[in-house]
Amino acid sequence: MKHALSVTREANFAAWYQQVVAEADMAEESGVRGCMIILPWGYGIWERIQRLLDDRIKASGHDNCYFPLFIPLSFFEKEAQHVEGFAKEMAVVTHHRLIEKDGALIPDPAAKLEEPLVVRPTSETVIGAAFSRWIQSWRDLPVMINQWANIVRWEMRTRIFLRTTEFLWQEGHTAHATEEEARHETLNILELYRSFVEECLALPVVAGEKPANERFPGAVATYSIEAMMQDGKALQAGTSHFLGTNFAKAQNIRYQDKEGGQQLAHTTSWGASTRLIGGVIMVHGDDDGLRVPPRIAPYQAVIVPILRDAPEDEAVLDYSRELAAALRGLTAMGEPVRAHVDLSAGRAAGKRWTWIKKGAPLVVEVGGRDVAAGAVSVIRRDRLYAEGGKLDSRPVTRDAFLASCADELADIQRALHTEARERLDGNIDRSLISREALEAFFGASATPGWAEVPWSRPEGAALDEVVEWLKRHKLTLRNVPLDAPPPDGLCVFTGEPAVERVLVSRAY
RNA sequence: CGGGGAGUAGCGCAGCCUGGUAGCGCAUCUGCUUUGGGAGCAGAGGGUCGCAGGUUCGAAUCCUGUCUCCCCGACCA
Repeated sequence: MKHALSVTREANFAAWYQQVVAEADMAEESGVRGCMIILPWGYGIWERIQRLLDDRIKASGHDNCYFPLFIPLSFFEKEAQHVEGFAKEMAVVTHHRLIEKDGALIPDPAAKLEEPLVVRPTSETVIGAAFSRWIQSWRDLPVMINQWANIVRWEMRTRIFLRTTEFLWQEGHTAHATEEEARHETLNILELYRSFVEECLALPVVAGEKPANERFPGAVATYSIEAMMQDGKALQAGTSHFLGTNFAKAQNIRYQDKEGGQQLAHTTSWGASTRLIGGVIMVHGDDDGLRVPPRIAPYQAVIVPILRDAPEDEAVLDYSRELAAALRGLTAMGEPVRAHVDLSAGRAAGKRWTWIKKGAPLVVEVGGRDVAAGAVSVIRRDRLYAEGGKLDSRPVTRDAFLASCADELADIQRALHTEARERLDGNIDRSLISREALEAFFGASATPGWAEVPWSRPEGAALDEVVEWLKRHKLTLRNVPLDAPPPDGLCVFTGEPAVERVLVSRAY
């Protein structure tokens, strides 16, 4: 069977990923280290993610706002662990003017900033400073806000969508009167992320708490959702942090309670980024390119008119436009169907493969024969090939297609999720009981999947030793699944009685 | 940030070792023939060889520096 891409997942997963990004017109390099140009198809997917996630964030009681891109350097000095975590990767603005010298532009020494400004690597500090002013009384709580923003982290090694110097995300920040309420918020958001990526991105994930070594700098507890890529590696797809009173202490976020006493607020923060797009590619992509889940597809049905430079072309175009209008009048998964007629120059066969590689859920071909017969030819992206390896372009009457389209889109959404869910469930081994068994498991194949093992929740030096050992084997602790069965026996790493179970895997 | 590889037309590459007027395929443009599984033929256009220095009569080619990308580490959403 001939596929649209020249590299298969099996042959070279990393090269395949990059080819999908390029061939599906998702993004391209910009010439600036680690920074990408997100192209219309990739950005359209991000806009769908934004809209669906934003609706849920708002529905759960949060309001959007916007904080500055620049954060005074001194803001980071207030929380020791936080600055330690981010110091190595911060972009810093030190001047506000350039002058010409020897034909080159250089920062004007006379225009040096009094205090350097950091390009935000995350906004806890600047939002905390605002919280400190906003929050005076128990009546001011809770504060629950979110912002959509760009972030800069000067990572050593970048990978398009997965780890870029600049990325787009939403970051939620809340402050609460009690620890209990803040912990509830942290877990509510974790569940919001879990249901969002499962329902909208069709990404099955495991939600759980991060071990201490993987905590966000300054957090008391960090939770994540972890998705399994087709090469068996884990991708952290969203995080939710309970910050306790760490940031409240550092930034003086206090309120007067009903009894007149001064109390520290309990804060949370949580984020999900354009990395999700990388996850969609690596979970749903195949050897013909991307497969976009219908709920986040910029176009769900793309109509490709088959034109022959003949007078009857006009009838094909009219038929196509009318079909698109009819599709837009339908409702699929609670929203109007997003239909598009590809009127670009080019041959039908080329357009067909363009949309297959981009992963449009339905590609609808309309030619003169279809117009005459009142029919269309439908390609479902999740089932490209029929028995025998032929492209499955299914002729169906126009009316039957309109009648089934909404259900079909929902079915594609479901099918992609089911396929990914089966892969995740089928590739978590829960039987390993020793370090040797772990070594054997992860050494056995190129795509071993994950292991869920008994865990005694070591801390300090004992945890460091485990992390060191894992690092030598290119392994990481992902999270302690919230819904894992109770542990039995001894911790695989420490030999002490297990108190919970932890996921171990290779990771992005 | 360390080790390795790479940067030549929109894309993919050859040329470099051994310095002497820039090549190939795809794509693009024009024409004709085609047209429901990525069309064929003919012709044409398009590149200060990543950037900056240096060596030389002469540099894509040799030397130095630098930027960007890919792979492997260390770092991380």
